[in-house]
Amino acid sequence: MTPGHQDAHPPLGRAELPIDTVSLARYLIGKILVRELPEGFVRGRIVEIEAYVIGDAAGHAYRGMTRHNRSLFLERGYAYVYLAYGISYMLNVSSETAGIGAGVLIRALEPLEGVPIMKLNRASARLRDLARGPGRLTAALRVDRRLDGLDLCREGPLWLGRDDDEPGEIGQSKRIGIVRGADRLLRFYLLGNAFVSGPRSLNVR
DNA sequence: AGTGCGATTGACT
DNA sequence: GTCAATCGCACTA
Repeated sequence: MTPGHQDAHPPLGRAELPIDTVSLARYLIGKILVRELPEGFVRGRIVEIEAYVIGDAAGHAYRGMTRHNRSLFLERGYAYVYLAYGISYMLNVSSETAGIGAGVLIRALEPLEGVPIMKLNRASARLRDLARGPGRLTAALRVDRRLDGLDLCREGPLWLGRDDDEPGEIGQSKRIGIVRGADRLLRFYLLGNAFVSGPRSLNVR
């Protein structure tokens, strides 16, 4: 909680990020998402991620690059933020080499630091629900389109932080809330973690 | 210029 | 379990 505490979770180096989308999704489970706000730092452990792979009909890059989705075509480790249903912002990480459109969607965090700030950002919420869901976590961390295109591999308003602890066993399931490509097992989550979203039936081995 | 529709959430029966 | 809110974008014309 002291200033500088975020140095316990320095940014992941781009070189250590797997270049393949599915590998990156698995790699980011257990890593730390760090947000710097005027009031202080907010940190959470990534406990759930979905992969939107090359040529994926469910992915926003499927129909080619536009002004809206161009961040997906950056080399791995950049933020792609968009508004879903006119209500919730979704935070993705670009996941392939430059020019190839693919990404991973961060779907849930286990709050580690800055819980009071997160509660203020989300009108009334129990700890378990603060960042359990892709739209909830962006609200809790005050992430919106202004952060689109941000390099998440360096310190700044938002970055991916290192954590050397073993994350635990990773479960795999279908992705949530999509129609095309719905049968593919491209959702990854920490087994048994209470901060994972989705129905219980999806979260068992 | 108009239309349809989501990688969701929170409120409610 | 159901359902409305809300809006930027892709697509059609």
